[in-house]
Amino acid sequence: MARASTTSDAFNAVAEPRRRQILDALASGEHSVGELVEALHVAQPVVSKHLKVLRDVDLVSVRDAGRQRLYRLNGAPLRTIHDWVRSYEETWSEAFDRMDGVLEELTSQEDQ
Amino acid sequence: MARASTTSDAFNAVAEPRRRQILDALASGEHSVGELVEALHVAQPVVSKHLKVLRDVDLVSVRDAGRQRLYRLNGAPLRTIHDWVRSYEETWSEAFDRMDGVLEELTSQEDQ
DNA sequence: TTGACATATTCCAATATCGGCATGTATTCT
DNA sequence: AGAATACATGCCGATATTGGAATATGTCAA
Repeated sequence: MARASTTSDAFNAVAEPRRRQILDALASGEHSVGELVEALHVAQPVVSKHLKVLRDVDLVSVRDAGRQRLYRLNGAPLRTIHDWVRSYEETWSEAFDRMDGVLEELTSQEDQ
Repeated sequence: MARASTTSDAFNAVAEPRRRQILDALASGEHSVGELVEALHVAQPVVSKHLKVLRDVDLVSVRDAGRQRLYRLNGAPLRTIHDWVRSYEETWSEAFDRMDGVLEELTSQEDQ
């Protein structure tokens, strides 16, 4: 028995480059599926499927407008990712690096 | 011919829950594979495989220490994710919400 | 050298994912 | 009503991913 971990969360949704492209496109505002198809230069079903994944994790919301469906970005679920990544910020941030330097200095003074 | 997009980047590496667990465990400092196995309660080959993925995207570094290998976190690649997600912060941030409110107010005054 | 220990790698089965294609469904237009 | 438009969904094939089991590799200890 092998088990693949199916995690349909924001992390997973955003791991796919095309889905990030879609979110990037929606950053400028509401867009129809057709507009996204044109922007991404891919087939329409491909876009619709990725939009479904984004809907499932609530990264986008839809609104019916005649025969088109207008998608709108909802960044809220990204906060989870933001918060998680941010807890590692000290690993790369220069500000934290400088603070580490100060701390080391203090520590070495303590040792004397 | 169908093509699955194999993107071995930080986004992808971090999309896997167990790999986030490993990074979380390494946040407390250097750890051996055995320690990670114990912490995650999974089989050793599983940990080794995930560590390989993390190595490939440079999220961890290794150091030989006798017959064990000590892994250390390297958060630098997370910066890419941080920066991308951060550009959406206005979508959820209360500070930005308040700013939007002010802008709307100004706009409505303009309209008069 | 032999054996125990720590980790990596390989092979395998189950399942997930992605794109292409065809089709279904709803809406508008004539 | 019938045709056209806009989008969603289902099916399929190719490939990717994951965990399990076995095995390979490397290191230390007796």
